Amino acid sequence: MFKPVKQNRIFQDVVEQIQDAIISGQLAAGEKLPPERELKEAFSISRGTLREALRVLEQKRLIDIQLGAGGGAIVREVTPEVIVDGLSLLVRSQKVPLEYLKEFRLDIEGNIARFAAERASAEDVAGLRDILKRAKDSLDRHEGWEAYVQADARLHMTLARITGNTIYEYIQTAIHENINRYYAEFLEHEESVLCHHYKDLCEIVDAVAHGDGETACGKMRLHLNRLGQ
Amino acid sequence: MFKPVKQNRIFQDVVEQIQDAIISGQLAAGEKLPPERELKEAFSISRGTLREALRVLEQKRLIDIQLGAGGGAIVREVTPEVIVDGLSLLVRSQKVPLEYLKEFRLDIEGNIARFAAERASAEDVAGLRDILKRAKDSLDRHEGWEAYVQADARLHMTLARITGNTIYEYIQTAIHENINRYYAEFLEHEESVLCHHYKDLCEIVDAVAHGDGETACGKMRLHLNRLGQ
DNA sequence: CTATCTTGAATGGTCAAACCATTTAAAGTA
DNA sequence: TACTTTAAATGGTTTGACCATTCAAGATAG
Repeated sequence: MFKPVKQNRIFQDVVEQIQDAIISGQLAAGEKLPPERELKEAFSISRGTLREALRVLEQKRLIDIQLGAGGGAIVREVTPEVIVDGLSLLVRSQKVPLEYLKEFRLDIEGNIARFAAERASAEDVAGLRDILKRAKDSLDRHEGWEAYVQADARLHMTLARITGNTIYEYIQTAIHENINRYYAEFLEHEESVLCHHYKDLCEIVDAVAHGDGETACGKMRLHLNRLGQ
Repeated sequence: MFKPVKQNRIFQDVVEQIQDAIISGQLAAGEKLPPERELKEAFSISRGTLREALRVLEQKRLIDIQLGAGGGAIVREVTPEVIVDGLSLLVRSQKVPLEYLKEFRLDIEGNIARFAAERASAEDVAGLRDILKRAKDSLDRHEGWEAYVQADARLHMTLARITGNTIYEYIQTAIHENINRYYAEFLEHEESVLCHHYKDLCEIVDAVAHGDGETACGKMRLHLNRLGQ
């Protein structure tokens, strides 16, 4: 029911004060905190303790530290990026079985495809087609799989952006960055496989172009499932 | 293409060394790091710098610090919890519009319901029914909405656990903890509303009991949509 | 007067040594 | 044996100093 209370640590209190100020908007993004030697006076603490607090805030991506004269702690924009770190850690430490990750990805990317289909503008579709064209070029010219994989990644990310929901965008980034560590070693890079892969992408984009969310979702899930051996 | 390189900061290097040791398994969960005064010698750095590194590792939930003799930094189990912080931050700072969060939740919980239906054992279903019973009791006895809301939360979390996929479990925790800040103020607590709400839950559990993933998913999405007015 | 160079001040990064607060375990005592 | 006392271990904090980087004002050269 209750969580054990950690003993009072001064730097923790400082972290909370500054964090609350940022979250509540009292400290706006871009604003600069006073230099350490002033802040330590304001809080009536030592510089070392203040710096421990700043390290935590920096790790939380709430502030950036700039060096030199006129430098100091600058309040960052709170972006959905903050969830990337955690997921990366989980995957890198292999505490999340590949199966879980694949399952989760299937869910996320399926819905991304659905929403993208429902919301894509004409320009969005044109952008997707452009990416497809580049992927096909790299296939036709036998430029190797690296160029193709890069185009593939761009397509997935673009779909996420089209949804307009940044949560999807950044969670997908985290998944992509990490799941590839598993796949990179096992993926077949034969041209026939890539061609099949490319056809999948074309079908997905077609569904998006037609605004057919259900089909886009289904095709995406099929596509991802095929990758998983 | 490339990210700007931060100037070398010693504590950053220490963080990476220890983190890599943990992720790679060289440092197992539960293991204790040497005391600060020894570690600082091992790294050939000052204690203050070492402590800044420890603060970062602690914030990342990679280590716990214990006070007193025999205390020190203890390697934590890397759990999916690490993603909770980021999401909480996003929501609390209102950088993620409620619409995005609701959309994301619909996706996540829908699939949770589906997987739960496909994977629930007899005991799991019995547990769900038990929670339902308690929810109904609190309704019948007019114990107020607080007891009911608690049972509701337990049901959702139990479904997530039944999926067996911890990513769902913890992401849902993060969403739940935060989305309720929005809802708590607006939710109708009239009995008629709660009764309707309860019937939804029953239908979902029924679908789970029948192993009907598609229905469970649909009912859950309908249920959540109804909440979001 | 302008452009470049020099210099010094501001500021974060690091180090060192000391003391405090908490916890554990050993030693002492009833 | 059981309780109390004490000392050591260890994280938490303070102070003061010095280094490294950056920026801007002033000096210098053209």
